[in-house]
Amino acid sequence: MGRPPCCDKVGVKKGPWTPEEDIMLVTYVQEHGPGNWRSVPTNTGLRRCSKSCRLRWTNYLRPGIKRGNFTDQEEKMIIQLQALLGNKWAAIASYLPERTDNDIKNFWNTHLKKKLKKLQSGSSDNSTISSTKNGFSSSSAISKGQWERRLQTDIKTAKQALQDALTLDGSKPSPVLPDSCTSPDLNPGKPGNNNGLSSSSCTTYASSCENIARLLQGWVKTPSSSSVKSEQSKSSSTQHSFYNAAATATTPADCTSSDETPSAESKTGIDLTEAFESLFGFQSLVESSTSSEFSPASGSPEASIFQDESKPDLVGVGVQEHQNPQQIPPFSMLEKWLLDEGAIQAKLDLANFPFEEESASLFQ
DNA sequence: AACCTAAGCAACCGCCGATTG
DNA sequence: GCAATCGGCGGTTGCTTAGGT
Repeated sequence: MGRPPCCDKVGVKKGPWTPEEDIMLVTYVQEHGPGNWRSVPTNTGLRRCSKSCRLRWTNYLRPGIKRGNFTDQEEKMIIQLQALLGNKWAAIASYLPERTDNDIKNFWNTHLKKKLKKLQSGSSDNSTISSTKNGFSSSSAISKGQWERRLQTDIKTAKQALQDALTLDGSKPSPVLPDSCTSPDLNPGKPGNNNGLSSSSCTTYASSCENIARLLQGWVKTPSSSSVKSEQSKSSSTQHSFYNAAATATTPADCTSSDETPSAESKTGIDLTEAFESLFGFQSLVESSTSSEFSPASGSPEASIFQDESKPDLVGVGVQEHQNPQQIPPFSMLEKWLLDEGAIQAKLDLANFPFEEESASLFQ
């Protein structure tokens, strides 16, 4: 026989999450770490499916998530990557550490698709986004070639590095991980890897409370509407309010708690972040959330944890598992190049050139 | 002010590969 | 080895809000 069911489908709550549920979930994850989702509903008392819990954590509560408007750079990166990878949102999201695949998918479906359509139907000449697989020309073989060659080289290097790393590692789950704030769960999808996970003393999840605080910020902000609505409607307005609040931040720096906390305080009269800080006993909140640049590999251990947690793979390009912090992820070479701010302009230039679908074959 | 429509987002659904008993 | 479940992913739906008439 197989494993027992994670949760009975009867009595499972659906619909928008309430702040109370969020708090329960964050508290649980803070104590036990992400993963082993099937035990979450039973251990927390949440009447949610394990899948729902995972999704909620991954898409909203996980620290380091940036919400709101996509920057031009992000937009172009998405366009590039979508042209290369297709609708592999998880893979694309791995290059945008602060964005979730769901967010990127929504953004693509609601904004970029339309934008591309418009541009294609309008002027297909000098558009900066004419590089999708739907609208390429053959005028820029050089740049495309450069792009492909570079990708190929990076992928080869990454694969080699991965092999080396695995050889050195002895293909054993790393028991030598630093005790705190070093990814305890590099493979979150595998419950077995979470065994022995002891992150309760780690402040890794600290910025979860920041996320919750932001959620509550919107929630507190809209008491009048919520008071007359059902719980679900209330929660829904919460999420939208939260989004609207966060949408004002268009750069990573804008998403830092140092920027948002005062805002929350000024609007609600309550320092919610502080409240959560005391609630969970979190520390170093500001530091934990200000490292939200495009540099997951070089960021804080926390950043790497949460990147690994939800963006574990890049279509087999060579994401490592069980590495220690000194062993830079092999695929970060490719990633670094893609995310290297110094090269952003060059990449944006590349975005102006068409790609052919064959590029996608590089990843297969 | 009321109604209608479109846009945007959060969450769910279903499938697939991996894992476990 | 088999069957059942888990976790992850992409597609889709449904609800809320904003904008227009």
